[in-house]
Amino acid sequence: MESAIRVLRDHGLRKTSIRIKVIDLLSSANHAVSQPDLEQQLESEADRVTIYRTLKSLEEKGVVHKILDMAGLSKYALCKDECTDHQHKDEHLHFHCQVCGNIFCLNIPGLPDYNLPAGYSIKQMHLSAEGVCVSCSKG
Amino acid sequence: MESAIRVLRDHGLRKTSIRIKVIDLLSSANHAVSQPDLEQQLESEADRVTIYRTLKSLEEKGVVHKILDMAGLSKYALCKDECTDHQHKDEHLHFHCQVCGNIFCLNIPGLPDYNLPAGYSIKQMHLSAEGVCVSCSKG
DNA sequence: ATTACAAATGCAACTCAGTTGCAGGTGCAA
DNA sequence: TTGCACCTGCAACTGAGTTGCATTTGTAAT
Ligand SMILES: [Zn+2]
Ligand SMILES: [Zn+2]
Ligand SMILES: [Zn+2]
Ligand SMILES: [Zn+2]
Repeated sequence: MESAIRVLRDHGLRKTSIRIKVIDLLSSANHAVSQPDLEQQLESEADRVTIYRTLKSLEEKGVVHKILDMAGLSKYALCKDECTDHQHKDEHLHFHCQVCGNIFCLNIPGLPDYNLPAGYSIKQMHLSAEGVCVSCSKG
Repeated sequence: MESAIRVLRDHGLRKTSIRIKVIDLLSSANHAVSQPDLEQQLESEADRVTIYRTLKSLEEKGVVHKILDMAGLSKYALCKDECTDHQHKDEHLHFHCQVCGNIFCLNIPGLPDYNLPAGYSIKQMHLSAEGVCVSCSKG
């Protein structure tokens, strides 16, 4: 994939073979992916610590965003909108499948405003859902 | 607090000194509490493993509900509505303070319906928010 | 092409939340 | 009071994520 190289250049990241492999794996998955997932798929092509640091760099530069699954495990998905350095603008819903455990990024119309008790100031809202995904419904 | 004993009886849990202490600590906090928090507050009054198992029992019987903080750490808060065995019905917003790190359970009017891509069936929705809490706004 | 430096990688060792197995202790109902 | 299921404490373990340091590699300037 040429696009991985373009993504790295556009976000001011050096082009390394591991970063390209990670971005390719993330873009070929239709769901969020964890470090252990990547470590297994990359077998002996990359050190486990390097994968952690790669994901951190990609997140900081706005290439991927982190989602916690129901067990607290960090999973990562490519940002669709053009996010930049520490300015993630991914306003979408994260769907957690109770069967396969996968997390899917789904588009939503837009979040409603909520009136909170005085004194609480909201910087960001997060909407998520639990249920059964398309693949698991068919099975 | 007598209420802790009543809570245990009402949810079919045996009355033990550690469970009473944990429930009292949770009810005196105005935010969600983690196992490490409890372990520190209980000092040498309870083994760390017992605290984990206590929280698990309380969650299973609908006394408390678990919330993950932004780092993936499990925190627990008392259920306000009357939840029962494995039937949590806490529909409220979890507010994560970016300053103190505390999580607050806040009431909300009710979640809107969302139209998702065909095939995804929703069992439960979760709404959360990040921002600055009351105490941290004043400071 | 060569050089030079910052940034990326690999390895080892570590931290810390959460789990499991088992022996001994406790709540509770009969 | 007795019995048994359930709870507790201890020890050992798992697995995600981090840190420090020496080595390698990407890139921009010469
Ligand atoms: Zn699924
Ligand atoms: Zn997403
Ligand atoms: Zn705060
Ligand atoms: Zn809550």
